Amino acid sequence: MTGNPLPFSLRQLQYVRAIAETRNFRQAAERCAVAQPSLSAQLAALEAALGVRFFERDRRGVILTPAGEALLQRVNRVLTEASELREEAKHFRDPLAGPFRLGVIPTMAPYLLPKAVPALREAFPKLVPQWVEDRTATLVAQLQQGRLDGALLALEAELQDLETTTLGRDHFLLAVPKGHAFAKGRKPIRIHALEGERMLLMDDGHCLRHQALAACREVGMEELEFRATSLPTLVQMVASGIGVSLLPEMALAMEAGRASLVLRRLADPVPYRTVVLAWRRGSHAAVALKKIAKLLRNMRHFVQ
Amino acid sequence: MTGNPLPFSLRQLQYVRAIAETRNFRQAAERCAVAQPSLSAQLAALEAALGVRFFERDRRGVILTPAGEALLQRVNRVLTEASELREEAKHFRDPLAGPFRLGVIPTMAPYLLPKAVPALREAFPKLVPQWVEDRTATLVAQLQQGRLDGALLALEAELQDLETTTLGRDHFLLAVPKGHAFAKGRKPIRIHALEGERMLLMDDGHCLRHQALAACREVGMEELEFRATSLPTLVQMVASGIGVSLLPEMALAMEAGRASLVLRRLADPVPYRTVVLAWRRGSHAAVALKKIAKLLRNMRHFVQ
DNA sequence: GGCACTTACGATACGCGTAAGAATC
DNA sequence: GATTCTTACGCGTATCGTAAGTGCC
Repeated sequence: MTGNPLPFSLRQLQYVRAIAETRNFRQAAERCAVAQPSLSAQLAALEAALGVRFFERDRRGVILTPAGEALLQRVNRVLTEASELREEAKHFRDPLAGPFRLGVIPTMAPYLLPKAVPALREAFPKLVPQWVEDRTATLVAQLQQGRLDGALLALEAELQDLETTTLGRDHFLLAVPKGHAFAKGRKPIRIHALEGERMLLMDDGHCLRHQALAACREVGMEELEFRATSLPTLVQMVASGIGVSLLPEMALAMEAGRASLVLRRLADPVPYRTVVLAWRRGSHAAVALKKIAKLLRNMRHFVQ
Repeated sequence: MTGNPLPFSLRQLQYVRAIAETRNFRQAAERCAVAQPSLSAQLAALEAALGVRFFERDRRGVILTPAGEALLQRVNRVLTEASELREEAKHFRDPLAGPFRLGVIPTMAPYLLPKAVPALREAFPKLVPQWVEDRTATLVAQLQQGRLDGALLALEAELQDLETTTLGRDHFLLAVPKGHAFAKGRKPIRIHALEGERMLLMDDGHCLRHQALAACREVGMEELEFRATSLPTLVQMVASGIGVSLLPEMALAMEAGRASLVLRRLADPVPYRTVVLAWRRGSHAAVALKKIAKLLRNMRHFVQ
């Protein structure tokens, strides 16, 4: 607001508090670990600066003036706030402590978070992750603006000049409804075999959409009008027999249980997305994020 | 409490606030009226002291870290409290402003305060008098302890080494019930004429008791068992015909109206009490008290 | 080259401690 | 004389400003 320097120091306020509590300059000086004349001088300076006398000094001892009594309340409040500032700062010294804003794309969130959140809580109990689920472009923008500390993304997206560390590869599986031609058999299926299939894809803006399209770019397929905004919905559509789709492997554990859904492995070259943890170049959070990445890699949601 | 010096200064906190608000070191430095490198240095020192980075500095500009965002709240609270301390101190710079603890003895309070309180409010509107009514000895002790700034007393009491300024003399009148032998006539009555009268006095500890006794010390009188704890009560007793009493003149205006009471002047040497304003020697309040005394003298409650 | 922040460095000022002084008991 | 606060004075360091450096547009 004003920018004008305040006419007193925190040290001076500490002296006032010590004198008020001990009612004795010598003891107050001892408590503050300064020579008693230094304390006297600082009190004099403070009283001169404020134009107010805090104490009466006479033979009977040290007496608070009415002004001193009233201002002492304020002095204590300043010192209390300052002390709490110092204490709160301690909590932030540990990079793996305090609030930590993490983004995650919708095609990973439902599969990673159920395991990642408890794991993080156990490994870094002082960390308070605040998860934000949004599309890649939004997360990248928020990282750049400093509104996120890190984000779980798929590398194939445009990550501008973010720094990243790779968590692993997430292979794509073919998801078909029960009764579909591909629903029988165990051998990996070649991408080109999908020629002519009706493909279900994520909505625009979801990187998984582009990755799936890229994986099939040489295959002539029909894209259905429906575009899913969440992967579980997409899976549901496949199970309903509306079409087929590519599903990331990390979804397997959760989605494979559906009665009317069949998941088939794809033949080499198996398409995949690279899961990374990304952050703004030079972010203070880099240290913490690398440790978080290490933890997430050990969870083995995907191929290293 | 701790006495340990805080690892940062108010100035540094101001810099943080300025940077946070301007998001620009140069503008922040300008607002704080320092060279920009000085501000950089102080921020670096603060961040080192707290072990916490407040801002990310990069080409895109200045971004608050999560720690910085959280701690900024505290920073602002410290600065707000400090600023209010400075402002409140201003109110105490004027000796005739702020709370002012004033004692008054019970035999003056009901007669002086009804006029003195409004007069003080008008003359010194910023003064906030806090009146305490108690006996002389209690008030003197409280003055010595610094729990009172001044007190209205009668000089004839033992005022130890208090400083005083005289407000005036308060002559004693003779109060008798209607129908009493002295109730008729206009000439001043000689003290010795009271020989044999039944005298009503204040309770022990009230200086007026001792003053009345002193005035009559050569006169043989009967003291009644009843001892009043307030002057209006004493007057009421006199009016009831129980006995006679000496009444200070300042009570005249209020008490003379009673139908069954007659007040007679006393002959020379008229006994009196000296009304003073007293304060602890060397009290910061002396200046203000002298001005208050001047005001009270001008109210002409008593002979100068 | 211009802008923004950091680094380097010398000057000043502030807070400190020691020592002596003043007042009180 | 002991205790307590104030005054005097010299010292070290923190803070400041100027100027040069670095990185980015």
